[in-house]
Order: sequence, then C-alpha cells, then structure tokens
Amino acid sequence: MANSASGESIIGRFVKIVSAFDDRHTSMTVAELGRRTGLPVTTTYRLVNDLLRERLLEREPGGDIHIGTRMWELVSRGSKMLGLREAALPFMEDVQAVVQHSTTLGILDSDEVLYIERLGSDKTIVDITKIAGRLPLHATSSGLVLLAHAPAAYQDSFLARPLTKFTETTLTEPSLLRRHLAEIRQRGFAAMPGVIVPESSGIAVPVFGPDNTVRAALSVVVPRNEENAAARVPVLMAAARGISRALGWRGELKGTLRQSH
Amino acid sequence: MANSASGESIIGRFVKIVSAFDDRHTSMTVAELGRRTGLPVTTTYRLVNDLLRERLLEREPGGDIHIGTRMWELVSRGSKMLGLREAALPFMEDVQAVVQHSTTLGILDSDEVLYIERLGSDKTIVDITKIAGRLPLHATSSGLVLLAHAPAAYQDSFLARPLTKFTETTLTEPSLLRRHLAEIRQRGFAAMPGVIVPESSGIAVPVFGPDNTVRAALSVVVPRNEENAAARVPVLMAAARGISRALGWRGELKGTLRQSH
DNA sequence: AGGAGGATTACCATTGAGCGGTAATCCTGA
DNA sequence: TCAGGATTACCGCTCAATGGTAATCCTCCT
Repeated sequence: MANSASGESIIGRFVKIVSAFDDRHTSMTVAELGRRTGLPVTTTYRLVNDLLRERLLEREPGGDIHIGTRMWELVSRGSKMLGLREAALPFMEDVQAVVQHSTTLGILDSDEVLYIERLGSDKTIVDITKIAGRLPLHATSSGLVLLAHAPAAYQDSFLARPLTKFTETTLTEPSLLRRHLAEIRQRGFAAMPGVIVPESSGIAVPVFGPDNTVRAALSVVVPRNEENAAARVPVLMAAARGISRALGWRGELKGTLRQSH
Repeated sequence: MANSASGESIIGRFVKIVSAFDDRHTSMTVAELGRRTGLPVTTTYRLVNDLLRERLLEREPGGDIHIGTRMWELVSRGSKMLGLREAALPFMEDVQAVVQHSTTLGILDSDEVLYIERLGSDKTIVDITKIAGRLPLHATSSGLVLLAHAPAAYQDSFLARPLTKFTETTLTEPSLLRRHLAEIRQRGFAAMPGVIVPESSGIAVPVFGPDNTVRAALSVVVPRNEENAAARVPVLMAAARGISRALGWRGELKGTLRQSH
C-alpha cells in the first residue's frame, strides 16, 4: 500500500480527510482541507473530486465542501450502532421522562467511552457528553461500568498506565480503582459525584448482549447536590434490562454462567 | 482513475463495500462480502485488510467483519446531520411527549426523503419510517413538504417522471400534485391520510435554515381514524419554529424576501 | 480419523492510476 | 484595477494496486 511519497495509502488519506471535519468544522474550502490534512495541494483536489463524484463529500453553493449525506446514510445504515440505538431509544425515552436530566448511552472503544446516543440536553447542569464524543474511562460513571465488566487482561493494561486526575474525587490509584470496580460489579451500578466536572454527578448501569457480555452503559447526569441520587438507580436498571432484552439477552444464564473476569 | 480491469476507483470500491452492509446485514464474512460486491476475491481481501488496519472495518471474534466504530464516529462527528439532529431533538422530545406517536425528521436527498431522526416507535400503528431509511417524496407528508418548498426547476423535473400509486389516496397526477403543493406552501403543513400505508396518516411541517430555505421536514404519524389529526398541527409548527431558530433562522425576512419558487 | 467444501492467505508478473510538481486561470474583496 | 488566495489544467514518472493461480487453514460431517 501507499503510492505516495510519504508512504500513505489512499484509505489512510481518506481517513485524514474525513477526520479533518468535526462538530466545530463541518465545512471548509478544499485548500483549507489540504492545509488541515497536510496533503499536497494537487493530491487533495484530486482526491476530493473523486469523493465528490461518489457523493461521499458534497459541495455547497459557496464552494465549501462537507461530508456527504450519502456517506452518513451508508455508514449509519450499515453500522451496528443503529441497532443498538434502536433498541435503546424507547427505554431511554422512558428514563428521560422520569429523571428529566440528560440520559446517555456509551460504549467502550479505544480505551475511552464513546457516546452513541443522548437525550435531553439540560442546560441547567453541566454535562460535557456529546454524541460521537469521547471521555476517559476512569473519570465517568459510564466508563467505570464498562471497565468494570471488561476482561481482566484489559483492566490490567488499562490500570497500568498513568491516569489523569480531573477533580478531587477522580480515582487514579490502581488499587483503589480495582476495589471500586469490584464494588460496581457487585452493586450493579456506578455512581460518581463530580468525577470530571465538580457540579454534576453521573449514575451508570450496564447493558448486556445475548452472550451476556456488556455491550454498553446507560447513564444519567444529575446535579451533584441532589439529595438521593441513588434513588435513580432502579429506574436505570429496569431500563437497562429492557434494552438488554431487546438485544436478545435472556437474563443471567444460571447454568452456563461465564465470567468475564 | 481506476487501476482495476473493470475501471473502478478505489473510492468506488470502498463505496461498494460499505454499501454491502445494511440494517439486515450488519456483519458478514469477507468471502460473502466479495460475493455481494462482485469484486475479485483477492482484491476484496486486500481492501478489507487495508480498511481493518485503519479501523474503518472491524473483525469480530467469529471472523465476520462489520463497519467499524471509528467509521461511525468520524462520519457522525463531522457530518452536518449531527448539528441538525442536536438542534431538533429537544423539540422533537416535546412533540413526542404531547402527541405520543412517532415523530420523525427528514431531509430531501436524491429525490427521496431521508429520515435522519425518529422518536417513539409506536408499535400500535403502522409506521415504516426508519432512521437512515428512504421513502418517495410524493407519497409521504414529509416528502410533500420538502417538495413543496424545493426550487421550481426541481419540482418540474420531479413531476415529469412517472410516480408510483401506493394507495387510493396517493396523488400521482402532476397537475393535482402541483395544486396540492401550492396548498401546502400556503397552509404551512402537509396532512396525508394513508399515502403509503392505508391505516396511518402523516402530518408534516417545514423547518427553515438561516437563509430561509427549507432544511428539513418535521412530522408525526398518527392512526388514520383519529378524529381531528389537524389538531396536531399547531404543536408541530411551534416545534418546527423552535428548531429553525436553533439553526439560526430569524423569522421570515420581511425586507429581502427571497422566493424559492 | 479422514475428507469435502468453503474461507483465507501467499505468491507474483504486469501496468496504469495515483502522484505531485509547475503554471495557468478563476474568483473575490479592497 | 490589482493582489492574493482558491481552483483547475497539464504531464512524465513510478510503484501500489491488481487479480489470477495455488497453497493453506478451518469446520463440519461421516
């Protein structure tokens, strides 16, 4: 692979181009795209034109380009995210209706929580989760739930590296974290007051797939000063079980119980 | 472009590969992917491996591959769909809370309505809209709204081709449709009883962008036998204005009113 | 154990698609 | 009118991509 002087494949360059767009920069001129990606000018134009031809990119009246509707459609339709989302949404709506604060669904990807769905952006409390946004595992309730149910080998390697301490309550000490993860597995939920942002706290529970492994974490963000945040747990758990069942989960398998840790 | 014997570019093949996945087939073996795309075996394997390397595709334990989380993330984050969705969701939740049936948001793409968001899949009524799914313009309330506010030239070319008659009430006669579109523009909403599915009817209103053009259609699907479906219109309209404003729309421009038809 | 059938990888000669430089042209605002 | 950036046009070089054949792996089934 790599026809280029720099040794990159077209696929690699495609990724560079798509990556140049984010929620802050959804459209830009081709020249600017070239600058952002660092690709040679001519190459950028040629590649962009190829992508325009396939409708993976689109040119707007002003001349700026943006990610094409076709690309969004193809990826959304073929991705497993949609299935998960479809299964989760009705239950998330229920949670949202009762809890009133923002409800999110996150998965484990590349050592971080990737939020794939979110309902109810409540401006009154601080909530930095965004759809298609990422946050560190050890500093979010969703992340802790996902980490707690990940394979032991994975936990080990994750806990081996240095962890950023965002606020006073962020746990970074491996041994303390381990104990906390065990607790999360046992209680079935994670409740973290102000782990990233001091003013808000998150509560998260696991969502299971047919093979009884954890697929996602369902969580709500509430103001930290709320009296008994733990009262939210049953609602979340019920919803998570509903989602799990919609995914094909059949309750905890009594006979062939398989531990992931 | 096209190094291949068949004269396809890599980008084209990339599209073929991604297109091979849909909501019914979210994962498959590489060999099957080759069959579905019609690409030469070796080529399929090489390309898939390149894509796996970039994490645009992912291999699951069984060996099957599926669209990668990275791909979903990159496209979602960079796409304008997210912005539209973020703006619309809070209002859609409100509509959903009041109307109780399913609420959808659709845009015009490739002569069809592409649904980009949907809340409340009510199993009690028939509703064939899916996220990232498509339906014909002339047979859905959303589509009619979008068509009604499209440029005149576009309407002409669209109405020039033969239109499928799905049920008794589907309008296919160009002149009748034109009159109906005018009516929709004037009243500000489209209400179609059983245009695709006889048992349900849809109501849709336009969502405007900063330049006062129509960006999307907000709609609800209700049972056809509901007494006064038209009573839903004000709620929808209020929500649509809210979304429009969130997109930067500043009310109908009195001075420099620009007609799109 | 053996073997059939599919999935996957290894190998390799051929070639044209991608590459990226330079230069011309278009566009926009001052 | 002019300046500076964005975009397109042109072009020779070359190696990455191609896709055939064949070997290997893997999974059931008998």
